[in-house]
Amino acid sequence: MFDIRHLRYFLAVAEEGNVTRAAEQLGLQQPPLSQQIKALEQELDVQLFRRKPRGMELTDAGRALQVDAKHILGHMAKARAKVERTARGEQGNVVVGFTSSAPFHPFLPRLFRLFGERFPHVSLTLEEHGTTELVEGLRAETIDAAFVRSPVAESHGLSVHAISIEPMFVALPNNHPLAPVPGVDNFPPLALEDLADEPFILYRRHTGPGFYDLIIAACNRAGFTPKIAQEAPRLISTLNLVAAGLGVTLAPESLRSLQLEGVAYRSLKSDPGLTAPLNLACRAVDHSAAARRFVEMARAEARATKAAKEDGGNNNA
Amino acid sequence: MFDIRHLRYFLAVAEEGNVTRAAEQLGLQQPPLSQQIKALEQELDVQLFRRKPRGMELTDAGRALQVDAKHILGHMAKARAKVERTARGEQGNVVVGFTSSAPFHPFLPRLFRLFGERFPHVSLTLEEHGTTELVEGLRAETIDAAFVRSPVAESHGLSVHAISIEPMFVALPNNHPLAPVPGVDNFPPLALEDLADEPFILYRRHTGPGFYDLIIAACNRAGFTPKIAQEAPRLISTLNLVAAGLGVTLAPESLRSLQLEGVAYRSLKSDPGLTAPLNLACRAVDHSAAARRFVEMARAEARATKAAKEDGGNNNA
DNA sequence: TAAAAATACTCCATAGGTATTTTAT
DNA sequence: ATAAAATACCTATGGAGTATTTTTA
Repeated sequence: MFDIRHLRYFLAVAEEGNVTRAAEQLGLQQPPLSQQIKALEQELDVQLFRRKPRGMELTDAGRALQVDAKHILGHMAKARAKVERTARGEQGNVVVGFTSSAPFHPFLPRLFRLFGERFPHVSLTLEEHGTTELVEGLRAETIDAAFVRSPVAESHGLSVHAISIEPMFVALPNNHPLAPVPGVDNFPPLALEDLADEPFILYRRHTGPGFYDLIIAACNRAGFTPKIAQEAPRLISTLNLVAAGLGVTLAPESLRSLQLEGVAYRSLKSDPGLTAPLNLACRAVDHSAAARRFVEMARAEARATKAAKEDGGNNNA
Repeated sequence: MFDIRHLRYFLAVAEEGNVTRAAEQLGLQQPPLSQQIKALEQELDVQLFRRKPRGMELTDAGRALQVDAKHILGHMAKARAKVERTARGEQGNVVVGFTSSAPFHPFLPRLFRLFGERFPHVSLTLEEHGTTELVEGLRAETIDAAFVRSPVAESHGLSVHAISIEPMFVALPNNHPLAPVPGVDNFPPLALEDLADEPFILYRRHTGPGFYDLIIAACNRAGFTPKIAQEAPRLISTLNLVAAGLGVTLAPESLRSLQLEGVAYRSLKSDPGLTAPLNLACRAVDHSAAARRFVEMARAEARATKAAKEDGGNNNA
């Protein structure tokens, strides 16, 4: 009843112009092939071939079908290949979410480039959101993987992979007494308690509590409760507010690459509790194969980066 | 083995999200449908659905297939419709040949317009050639139907249909003694013997002997052998040569609509042997359905035209 | 006469039906 | 407990094989 087999048989006969040879080519006998051709003609109620004593000749209707038959068979093959690629995670789309600060970390652009090279049939959709929305998006399956700063709880079907851990630095207004003097190097790292009396500008807690709480906790350990001058909706915005002289803030190392007018940077005395993690969160189950590929590659690349860094350290030592 | 039935079943389940309802919709029972879906998944070696306690949910691979499956099924339906239209002569291409003088006959543009309206899926390919090439083209099946002037022999598998019979007129150089004086009406028809001493310009015999021989024969009947000044490769060219003052010629009525600079027209005394037929030739067998439609319509339209003319004559009388 | 397609029949693989069990909430 | 899918088994349609006849240049 007009299925793919009919089209395959029809095409073979059309191209050979001869049922016997076509049957041979298809690996069957002449009579069943003749029958199938006849059945197809009856099904369509159309004469597809003119029977000549030395073979079969396409009618106009047959020629019309020949074109479409080729396309349809080609389309079937393509569809099949696409399904198989999709199942292997080599085709599809991955929605990658991230918080505002993540894309400044060199890991992200590198990973996006590598992934695009390795999986050219997979498109990446990039979306910036607050951590809270990212987690909701993961749950709602509108996002496949999300780069977040705070250590998202692994509960509720999410799994979290550590990508990188960065030290933090202090951002001060240019004209602040603690700011390094331009041209003079070698300012020693600040201790957190030096900032006890400064107004703090922090990333808004409800957009992503992890980062906020991390800083508060560190300050508490240093013996003071920071005075919150302002909360900002994006991590970069905190730097803008610093530039405006409204206070000081702490930010992950990779944001130092932003050379903002009016902002001075100083390192912090290292504190193992005060570091900015970069994590990749995803659903523990239910992810598409392409998303799985993405997370796999991210983890592998994170491991490779870490190994290279440690190796580099060893070589220097 | 990945045929159309699989795709139809797959789509039904994908859209219903439920094997039982999909089976109902397809007019079969649930178990065989479950089996076919499973067989498809095994054939492709891909998981297409996630089995949930309240139905089936597409995987990413399934979603990828869904898109293609729709296209393929649509393409199948279209192919089927196209084949059927082609067989009915409602789709395809008809190569229509004609000699240089034919398109000046109002029948041709009218027929082309009507045919285009009635058979919008049939394209017409128009080709101008000499009668000899047209007949060769019909034989070689590079042309499906040809408008010719001369009465082509019906032999050799060609059939010929009379479309119209036109009177002939005389074309003279402007300054010729027999030319009608501008502004003065009512010049009587010329007799052919009045042209006995004039140099004749004729359509080249080897391009289409019928027309040439027709004129020679008429002259002979009128008691003279025409002096051939020149032969021209197209019927219009003969008028151009008349304009250049090289001689006189005879042409079918419909060419009078060309108002050529330097050419004067006079009617001829009616001579039943000296008329310009317009014929449509085609292969007696082996024509495509679309070509058959074209010839049918041409004949019907010719009959209608003739009837209208005779009817008009009766009304006037 | 000969090459190719059509016909007649036989067989079996498999699509589809019925009855039942398994699964996951 | 329930809705839905999976499994087991049976039936029969029709695709494919073998042997033979028909067709037409």
